[in-house]
Amino acid sequence: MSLANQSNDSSFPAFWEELKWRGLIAISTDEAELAKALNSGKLTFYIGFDPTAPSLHLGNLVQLLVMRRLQLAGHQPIVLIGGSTGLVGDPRPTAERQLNTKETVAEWVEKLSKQASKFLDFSGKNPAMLVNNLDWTESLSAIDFLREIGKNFRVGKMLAKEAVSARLNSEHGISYTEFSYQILQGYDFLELYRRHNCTLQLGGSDQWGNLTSGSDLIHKVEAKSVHLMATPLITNSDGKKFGKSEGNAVWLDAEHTSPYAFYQFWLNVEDADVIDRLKVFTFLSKSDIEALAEKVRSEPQLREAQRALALEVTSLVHSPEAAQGAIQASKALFGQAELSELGEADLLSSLSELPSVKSAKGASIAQLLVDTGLEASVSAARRAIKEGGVYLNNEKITDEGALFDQVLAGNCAVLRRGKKTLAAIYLS
RNA sequence: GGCUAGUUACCCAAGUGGCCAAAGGGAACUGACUGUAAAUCAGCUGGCUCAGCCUUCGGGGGUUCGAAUCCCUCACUAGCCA
Repeated sequence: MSLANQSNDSSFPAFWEELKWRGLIAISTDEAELAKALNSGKLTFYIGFDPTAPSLHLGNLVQLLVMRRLQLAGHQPIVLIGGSTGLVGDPRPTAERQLNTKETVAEWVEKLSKQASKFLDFSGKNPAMLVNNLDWTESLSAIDFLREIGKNFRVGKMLAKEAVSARLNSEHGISYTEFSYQILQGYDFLELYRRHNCTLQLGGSDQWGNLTSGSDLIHKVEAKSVHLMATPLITNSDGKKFGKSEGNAVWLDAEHTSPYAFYQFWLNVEDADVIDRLKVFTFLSKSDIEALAEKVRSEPQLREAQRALALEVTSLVHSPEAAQGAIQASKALFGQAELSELGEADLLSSLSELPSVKSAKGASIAQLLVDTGLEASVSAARRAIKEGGVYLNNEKITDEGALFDQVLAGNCAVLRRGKKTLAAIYLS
């Protein structure tokens, strides 16, 4: 799915209606005003991403796709990477963040910038822009910050923000550093308003307090009302947070979550959630999605909606080629075919999607489970074998001390933990 | 600055000198069933050269044959006082 092929659904009377239908608006400033602004003319808007990890994840993808939809509707996106806010830390409801070093944050800024840029068009009439808030905060002295910006913030209001009050009410408390975060984010919006006439900030609904911090500041300093819009936190039908696979975040970077694993993640979305996911994470039209919804009702076991979702999102985030690779690998590795009957070429291309390790015959299976990342420790690996959950080339391993002794065509082997966690071993 | 309470494994939380690698719950993982589902049931969850050994109960030091448990100290958190 290249940028050129993406479009909003023209069957909606107005762009705003599509956003609502896709469930992308959890909360916003005056809806009528915002709808009017989005349905007519061009406005400049931004979303901030803090470098808290070397890759963006699915939660960020929601934002990136909303950005892209707004761009397709003719608006101009600014991607803000939080080089300075990432140094301070957005207060989490649970506990204080561990500060990362400046070098690490700078490195992550680079990675996230590159990653986020893939989803937007940097050419044309309303090209995207990429900014780093370190550009306007780094040179700011503490005194200037307190005099020029801090003066506009009332502590009472800051304390009332949910992110802060939650922490004050917890036994962890909050540091002055994280308490100040909302001021920095508010200042970003003001700066972007001044530099680029940016009049809309988007974010996740958990960011609402930080979003309002910016609009309040602009209102105070510039006597101008700006817009805010927050996307809902995506949750599964069972109420759990969406975007975790085996307890780990699903990353957009292929190094952290392979295209195969990424595809599998989407393929495994529950029936109850799949239509909502299609609305949020794909550019499929309303009529296409409604047709898939009907399929979920009539023939849930075929999982056509899940297949469409997995194909679309994997193509979008990685590439159509990567998606096809993941589909092929899924077919080959999920039981339809006997592994031993697979041709060498099919087998090797399927395995290329999996985490892999080189090994010689005679290595212990338990150790290979660890080396491939299928298990966290040798103890855990032994446990998995004892529980009957480990397979080499689809044959159950029963002995905890079993050795690697059997390869398929192409001198490779398939190691499996449980039903669907796979890795490749290549004979060295 | 003072006083009081607290810091236990992924999370919550019990344990107050040996029976503690540490109850219970949640969550994850594995198995059966199934649609590579959901629900349900069962198992399982520090590490290792695994009938044994090693490291863990905020950090460091000490008492003791023996400490998650007692003492000192440092850090952090909460509440109260100044």
